[in-house]
This record gives sequence, C-alpha cells and structure tokens, in this order.
Amino acid sequence: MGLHMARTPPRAALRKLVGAQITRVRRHGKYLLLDTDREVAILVHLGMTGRLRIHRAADPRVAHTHVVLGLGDRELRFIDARRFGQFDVVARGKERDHPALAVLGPDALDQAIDVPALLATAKDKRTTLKALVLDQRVIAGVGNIYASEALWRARLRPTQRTHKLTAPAAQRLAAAIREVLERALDNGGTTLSDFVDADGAAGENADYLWVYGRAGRPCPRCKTEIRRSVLQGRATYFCPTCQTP
DNA sequence: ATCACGACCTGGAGGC
DNA sequence: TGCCTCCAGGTCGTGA
Repeated sequence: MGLHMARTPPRAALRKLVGAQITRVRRHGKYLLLDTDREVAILVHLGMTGRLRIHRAADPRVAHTHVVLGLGDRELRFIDARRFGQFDVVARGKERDHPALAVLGPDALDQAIDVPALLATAKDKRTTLKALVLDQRVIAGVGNIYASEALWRARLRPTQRTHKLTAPAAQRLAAAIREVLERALDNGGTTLSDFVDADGAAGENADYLWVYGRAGRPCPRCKTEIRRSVLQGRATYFCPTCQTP
C-alpha cells in the first residue's frame, strides 16, 4: 500500500486488535469509536469519501482499501478514495487524549444544545454564523450541507457576525441544528455522490434538502431564488429574503 | 489568540 | 475519444 494511505495507525497498533471482539459502536461528532473487549478502541473518521464496510473475506478488494481487519469469514474494511479520513487505535479510557477528539465540543445530538453557552461563545467571536456552526470545537457533528440547512431553518443569514446573535436566534439555531440532523438521519443520510451507510445503501436526504445545492430554485418558504456563495472556501446556500442579514 | 485561506487527494461532470 | 478545468460531504497548517 506504500506511502499513499489515508491517515492510518502503525502496524504495531493494529496488532493490538488481533483476537479482539468489537463490542459496541459509539460516535462523537463525525468520529466513530468501535469499542472492543480489549484495552483498545478503533477511532474512525470517514472524511469525504470514507467507507467502513463488512465484506466477505473472499470479495475482491476495491481500490483505496487502506485497512482490512479479519472477522472470521468476513472482513471490516476501511476504504477511502480521497484519503481525508482517519483510522486509528486508541487506548480505552484515553479517548479524550486523542488530539482529534480532545478539541471537540459537545455532540449536536448527544444531549440538548446548551443555548446560553452557544450564545456566550458567539458573543466572543468575530466570525460568521456559518463558521460558528461548522466549528467542531463549538458543536461537534455539523458538516457543510447541514450548516446551510440549519441556518435556513433558523432564518439566519450565513454571513451574519456571531457577536450579533440574539438569544431568540440562538434558540432557533440550536433547535434547527437538531431538527436538520434528525431529519437527515430519518432519511438515511445525504448522498450527493459517494455516501453509503454501513450496509452500502445510499441515503435519500438529498431529495429533502431545503437549500443546499439548490441555487436558482425557489425557497421552500418564500419562493425567492436560492443563492450560492462561497464562505471560507465552502459552498454556502441561503435565501436572500427570509434569512435576515 | 483568532481568522481565512490554501493544501491535502481522487474522481466525476461538463466544455471543447 | 481525450484532454482540460472545475467541483466535492473535511480537517489541518500557515501566515496575517
């Protein structure tokens, strides 16, 4: 496999998994944790194109298969064409010491979003609402699609400065983030091109997006044409009428 | 310290 | 057909 791999652990770390049984799967933000009956857990981030799938051991390995863990006559495979993903082994109980996990804020769905804390964070910053929602240190788990969706739902302009966020707007934003993520999960996730779930199925949520990828089409609330802009290098979609600046 | 930008990668889509 | 450019769900390092 050579040097061109996704971020993967040294073989010595992977060897700690030999004989282990995966006992449960957890998630914090965009990171998955696969606990085992040993003193180690598997940490996975799928990046943009990562997949974690169970295959029969006899199935051919597709290109960009970076990690293979044998499971009897089956295999757990980590496949990632763009190599933006991560696959690592962490000591049990030391998960929060891992640099990727240490900086994460509370998970968006794990418990109710702390609105006063969100408001306080917003007051201290000079960036945009879009950047705030995408900042994994503030709330973990919201990606670029759902940032646009949540801001539309909360009727907030992505370019609005965070320190101007009002308490009612923060409340709307917190509710919108949860609503958008739960809706996406109900619909099996958003497949634009690559995403498939653990069983290999595409998600249907792209059919239900309000604004993301819908520039020039009518806002579902007010029929104004949705606009696309670029904020910090990321595509951003919004309604210029009903998302107040 | 905070913020915005480019880099990191591959592959698919569309123009010519 | 083929070659080119642009675009993509994320994060990280850099320099202002």
